[in-house]
Amino acid sequence: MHNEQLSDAEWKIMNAVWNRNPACVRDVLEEIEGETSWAYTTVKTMLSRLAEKGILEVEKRANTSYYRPLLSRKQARRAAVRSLLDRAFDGAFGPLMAFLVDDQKLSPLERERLQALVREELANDAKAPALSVQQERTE
Amino acid sequence: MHNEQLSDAEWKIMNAVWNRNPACVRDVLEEIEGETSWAYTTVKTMLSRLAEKGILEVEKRANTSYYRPLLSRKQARRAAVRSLLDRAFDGAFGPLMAFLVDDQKLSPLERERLQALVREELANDAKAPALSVQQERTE
DNA sequence: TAAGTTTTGCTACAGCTGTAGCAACAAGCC
DNA sequence: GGCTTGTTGCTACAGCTGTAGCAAAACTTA
Repeated sequence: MHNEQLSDAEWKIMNAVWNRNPACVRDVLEEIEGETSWAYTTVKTMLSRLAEKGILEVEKRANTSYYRPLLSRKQARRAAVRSLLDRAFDGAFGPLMAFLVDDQKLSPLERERLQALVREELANDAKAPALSVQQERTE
Repeated sequence: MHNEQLSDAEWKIMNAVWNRNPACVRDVLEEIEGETSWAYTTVKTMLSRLAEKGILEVEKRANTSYYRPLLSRKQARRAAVRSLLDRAFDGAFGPLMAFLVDDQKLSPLERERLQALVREELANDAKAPALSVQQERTE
């Protein structure tokens, strides 16, 4: 349904909207202040375009528009990961994992974290079947 | 040095060039045939632009240009992963791993593969120190 | 060496992206 | 009921992306 790939700037905006749900232009500006110094109108344009694309819905409360995600963070992440997989790793999961696991540029901390995480996951695994379906809101 | 983010089409081209190194337009066309049906000139334009950007170097042998990567597949992958991390996972490694490991949409096969892979990695780990530096060619 | 085949260099062009200005309108304050 | 301040809708515009055509140059082959 939502097959859109978010651009860099769109991710920034969407991250802000997911954090405050709903969000008006002012909210987004606050949320991303520090990371960027976009003009009010820039953010407004982005939000409108995202709404046009059907990624946000608009609700107007007394002259001010509030935007609400129609695409969950999880869905967006999934799409982004799939896209990375397809472009850069032959569409296969294994090579990505292999890359992540042995990329020398990961900090030792990251490696450790990964290992801990995976150890834990493997332990949990017996209890939590891989295929349970879970309903998902737009965060 | 090479901070370029490759676009979708650029990844297709680059994958072909990495596979045959060096590659001329004809080679790339062969390599990607099936995936796309780009015109000869389209591929030519892409290659030229990539060369302009300093991602490929050109060597001319009797009227035909051969392109050779100046950016390794590994470097490109690293950049792509970093970029995904930054856009979509707060720049942090943990959330990405967590996402990958428990995303319900992974096929059982992929989960299994991941688990096997990680098990193996963890086993190897004692022998292979995380910080060894390894020189890298442009594949 | 003329004709045919490839490759190149240049040009084009629509759509998307990042970035924002401006004028008009709404809402609250005094 | 104006003035001030925030918000909206429209417009703009340069640069990048995907896609390719075309003519000229280079190479091949008879």
